[in-house]
Amino acid sequence: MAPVASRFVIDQRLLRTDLDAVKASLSRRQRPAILDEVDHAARLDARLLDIARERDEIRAKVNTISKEVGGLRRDGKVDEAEALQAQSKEHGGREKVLAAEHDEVSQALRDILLGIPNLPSDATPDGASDDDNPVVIGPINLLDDYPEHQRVPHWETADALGILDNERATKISGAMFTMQRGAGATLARALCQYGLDLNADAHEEMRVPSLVSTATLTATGQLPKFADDAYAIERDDLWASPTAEAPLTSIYAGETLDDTALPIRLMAHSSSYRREAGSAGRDTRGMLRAHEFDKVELMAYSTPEQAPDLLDDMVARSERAIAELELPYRVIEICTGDMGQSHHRTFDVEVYAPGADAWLEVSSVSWLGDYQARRAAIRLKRHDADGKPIKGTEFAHTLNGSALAVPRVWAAIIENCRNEDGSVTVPEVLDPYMRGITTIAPTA
RNA sequence: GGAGAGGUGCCAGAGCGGCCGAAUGGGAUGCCCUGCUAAGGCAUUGACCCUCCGGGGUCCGUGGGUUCAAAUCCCACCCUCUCCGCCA
Repeated sequence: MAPVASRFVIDQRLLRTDLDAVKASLSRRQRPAILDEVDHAARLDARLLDIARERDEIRAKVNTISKEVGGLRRDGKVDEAEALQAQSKEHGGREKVLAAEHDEVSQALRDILLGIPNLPSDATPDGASDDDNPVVIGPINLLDDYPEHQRVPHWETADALGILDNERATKISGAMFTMQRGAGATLARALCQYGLDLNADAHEEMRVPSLVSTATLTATGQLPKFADDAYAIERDDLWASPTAEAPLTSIYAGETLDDTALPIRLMAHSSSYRREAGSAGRDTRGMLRAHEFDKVELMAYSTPEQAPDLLDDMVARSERAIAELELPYRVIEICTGDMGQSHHRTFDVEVYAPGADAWLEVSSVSWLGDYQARRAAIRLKRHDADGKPIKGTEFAHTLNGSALAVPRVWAAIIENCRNEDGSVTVPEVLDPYMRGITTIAPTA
């Protein structure tokens, strides 16, 4: 199947029919520069329409004339045909100029539209930064006071237990790569299996490619704006996927989905690759931030009507993964000023790490509206009550979220489950995956 | 990586530079006929954009070119299949 060029971003028609509403909605993201871009886009869009109208008129003339020429030639009326041909050629010249202009303007418009973020949901709380993100669930399992033996950073504990060897990971690949060994590696793998098993009741397991095309990363919104955050393999025009969200969302790119088949719910365990440009030197110790990490991602394609319930369900699933590990956590909702470019509404699950004394983001669950579906050209075909297809299509909605991001949960377990003697008790729900290891103690 | 074949509508599959948005068959849907599930007849059956709602434009893998006119000719690229090579 040919790669699908992304053609749509936010609904271009809204720029014409309801520009003020678009600007009112986007102003809630509290970044004034966006509004200027919207205005610019609206101007270009209006110009584009004018050009297209004129170009189409000329094309209509050329089409008509060409048909006449064909008829005349068949009848052997060569002179008349040639006169018409000359006329058509003139039109052709003007058409070419207009077509070039159209291409130029539409490219410019596309470039701007690709950078304009999604409209926030009406339900998304207003706010300027992460300080304004309200806590909507919890804190749960949080102790009033943490004993000394839990106030140890996970990298110190892991080092003592011999389950983390970042020094050698650095030797192999460079700074900010991690390597778990022994029971640490087993624990990391166990978390993946646990995350998958927990959601297998509703989500189909996929094993997706780790290297993805430019079109794929553009569809989910990583490109063109955040190219510096991803690893590029230029020789082959591929990118190391920064999240399984990208390949999962492009599975149905360019396809039209029946509403009767929705929702489609998928999940994938994958490695994720991030350059962390701009974060060099931050969280360099332990497992909090790395260029490569594993996670289990949930993803859903839905109708607009199904999306809100699916969002709730996916947040509940992310929450449950942490709750059953008996880790302290809370769920926050992301406010308009802090929400990612593609997102319509977002919830984060955060786990408390007593050693680092910090809330760590371990999951982010988002409803994307039709933002990604437009970019990826994922259409929705509706059917009436009798099951007959309704003429025309619209765009599907997409949702995604991490069911379980390994490194930070791993770190939270090492810190929260540390015993006085320095060993770590593995949460019970991981028993089926730990090959009999219930406690991680020093091997020496 | 090398050699060959091919990419057309929901599927299969034809297509001479103009009468091709596209034959034909299948499928699906509707109606008719037939006293039952068989057979038959007729009709409908893609999407996108613009619209002064009359209509106009675009799409035959993708991008470019030639031409008054391109599914059809030329160039590049992508993808699929078969064989060989190489491998996990």
